[in-house]
Amino acid sequence: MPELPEVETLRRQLCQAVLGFRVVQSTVFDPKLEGISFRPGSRLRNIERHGKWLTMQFEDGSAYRIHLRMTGRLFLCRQISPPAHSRLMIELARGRQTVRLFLIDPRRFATVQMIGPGQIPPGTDAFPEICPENLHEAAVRRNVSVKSFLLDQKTIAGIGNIYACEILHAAKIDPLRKARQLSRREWRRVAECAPAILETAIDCRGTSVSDWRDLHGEKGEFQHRLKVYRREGAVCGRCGGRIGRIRQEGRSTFYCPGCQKSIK
DNA sequence: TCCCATGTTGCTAA
DNA sequence: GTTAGCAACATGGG
Repeated sequence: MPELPEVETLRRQLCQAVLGFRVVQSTVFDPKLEGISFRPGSRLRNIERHGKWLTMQFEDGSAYRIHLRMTGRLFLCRQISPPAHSRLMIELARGRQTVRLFLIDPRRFATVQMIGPGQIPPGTDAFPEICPENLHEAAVRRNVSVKSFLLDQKTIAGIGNIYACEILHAAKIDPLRKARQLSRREWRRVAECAPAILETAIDCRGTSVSDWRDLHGEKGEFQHRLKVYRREGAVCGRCGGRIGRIRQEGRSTFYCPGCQKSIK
């Protein structure tokens, strides 16, 4: 479940910890990642994020794009022995300091690819701001629910199931509404609520509802601030109604039928 | 034991 | 072109 706030947390922590470090060696444990190798001696120049994608750029021009999908994690430590479900290890050093970056991923959906310069995935990043006019314009041609629309990375990149539910609740929008039916005013509410929620979640180092951990193995804190996600049956803090749960396109949606209605 | 659900995305087929 | 459904995989719960 790493979504934008979780990936941004990793980006910031990696910048803090290993920018300027050089690759000592790398080891692939999972045959699915066969062929991925990091050139020894290359220096980590920059780490960027676009949506849920993380890109590590080295001074020799090489760049690697990582997507954690469902259960992927990055774990930075000194230990040599790979933790359970390790798929890749990069040993990095600066001076006498040596650290190891593990890609851990029980379900093995995460992807790592070498990319050339300027290859940016589609979609406008949802952080730090969203243009409401762009949302409205992109939505008018879409016959999908607003929930599905927010999850579609080709329009707005970075929002997953947890934050889509939270954003729609904050913006008081019924997740069942069609994206094309939202007014400009409603899109403005989405464009205001989304970056605020994402920023708070980043400050909390993400949402640890199940197995999310940050770069150093610590839980995030945003799970304590969720208003609807996984709160089925609880009382809505805004209207006193009951949080409900429905299925949309095969995925759970949590929302408050009391205050997420079609009324503008 | 079996069946179902779980955060994501990309491919296939309607 | 758009959209629904499923596969990729492992784990935990009923």
